[in-house]
Amino acid sequence: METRYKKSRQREKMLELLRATESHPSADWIYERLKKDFKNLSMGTVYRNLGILIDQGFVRKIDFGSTFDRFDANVTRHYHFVCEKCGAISDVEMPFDDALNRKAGRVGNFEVRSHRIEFFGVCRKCGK
Amino acid sequence: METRYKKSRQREKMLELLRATESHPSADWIYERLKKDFKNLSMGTVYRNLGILIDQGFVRKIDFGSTFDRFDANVTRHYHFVCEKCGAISDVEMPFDDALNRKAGRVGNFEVRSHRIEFFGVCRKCGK
DNA sequence: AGCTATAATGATAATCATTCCGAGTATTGA
DNA sequence: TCAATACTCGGAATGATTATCATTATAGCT
Ligand SMILES: [Mn+2]
Ligand SMILES: [Mn+2]
Ligand SMILES: [Zn+2]
Ligand SMILES: [Zn+2]
Repeated sequence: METRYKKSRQREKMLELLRATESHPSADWIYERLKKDFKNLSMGTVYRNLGILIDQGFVRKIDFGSTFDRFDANVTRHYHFVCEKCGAISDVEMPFDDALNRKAGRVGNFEVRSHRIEFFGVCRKCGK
Repeated sequence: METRYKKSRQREKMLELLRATESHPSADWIYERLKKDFKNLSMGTVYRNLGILIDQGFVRKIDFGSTFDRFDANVTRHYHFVCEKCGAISDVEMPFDDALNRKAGRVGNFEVRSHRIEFFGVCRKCGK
């Protein structure tokens, strides 16, 4: 019952775009860029392929800090910083704390498998 | 130019509901409960008052782990656990790490003002 | 208690991101 | 070359949230 993916030029270009940026772009950003290569591109194609790339483990979805989702081709475990003024998201070069899951699990009625940390504040550009 | 709020029975009851639960409810949950007391209640009223309660510092918005927002009348700084199976959100009884903001700020081009941690896994109930 | 100013309400329309659908197209493997 | 089926575009549908507006409730006066 498992789905076998066929390759698509749209999806290949999408991954290429995502890997070339640090900006954690939105679906709309990707759509606008990709439209330069595929003038009849559809939004549905962008979302469908984002879903596939996530399923393949090449991309992660970022669903905080905004009203719309953003996407990240850096699939190593890392934390994020969100600028409260301009909305920019950047990676935080800080060691990932593996021990944290155990610490949280010890105090609660649940089995912790992963965690996420988001820092909020003002980026260099907005801080002037 | 500042807005002065008048009290409303709907908003008072909403805060009461939110303070009486640990479940981090959605706007819809609040709407259904509140409708028992106000049979002509409108969804707009729920959202408007949630906004006001947030503005007043009595409520926090939780915008991760789901397609819809959830709300928390526990405004002390604390971390959350999200069950990946049933979507339940619970507080994590773990000391808040004040030093973390500084640690993150040291490595990046930004001024960190706050942070958030979400743990993901399986809750006791879903874990069987 | 009346009067005035204005915040809050409920009904409904609008918005926005995302998902779904269906008829035609591209990719794959034999 | 051919059949199977994943992928495409375009548009419609969905779902959460926000905006609008005529009416109502609240608060501070006199
Ligand atoms: Mn990242
Ligand atoms: Mn909480
Ligand atoms: Zn900024
Ligand atoms: Zn659960």
